Amino acid sequence: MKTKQRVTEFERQVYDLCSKVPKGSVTSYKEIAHAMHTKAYRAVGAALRSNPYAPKVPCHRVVASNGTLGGFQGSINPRGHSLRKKASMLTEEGLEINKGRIKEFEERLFKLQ
DNA sequence: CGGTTGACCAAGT
DNA sequence: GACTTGGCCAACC
Repeated sequence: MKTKQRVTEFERQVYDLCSKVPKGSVTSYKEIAHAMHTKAYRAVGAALRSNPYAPKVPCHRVVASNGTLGGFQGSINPRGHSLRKKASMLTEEGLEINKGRIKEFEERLFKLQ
């Protein structure tokens, strides 16, 4: 398991923005990148991938920009794996998931900045 | 400093 | 709807 020992400023911004997403809303990798005035969507994902602030940062509220769940806990497997858990948590928070896809995604999307 | 990788994205086939 | 391609950018080796 890849544990982060030192985080960069870039990653810190990512974690900070994630923690600002309220329960019942979600944000996307793209939105986070956009909020930081960069196009490094992938770097955002990479940052969450090693998420050293596990409980502190609700990384399950970050999904792909097309409304699908993206990845979770090291995997990006679309069919029942860790993604299932991510979906469950989001459901618990009041969101509606339909076949791995957020229902009314754009309305539930928390707009940063 | 160059090349590879990645929880991405959009457009094309 | 599934798969491929090109592009983006930071972290890592």
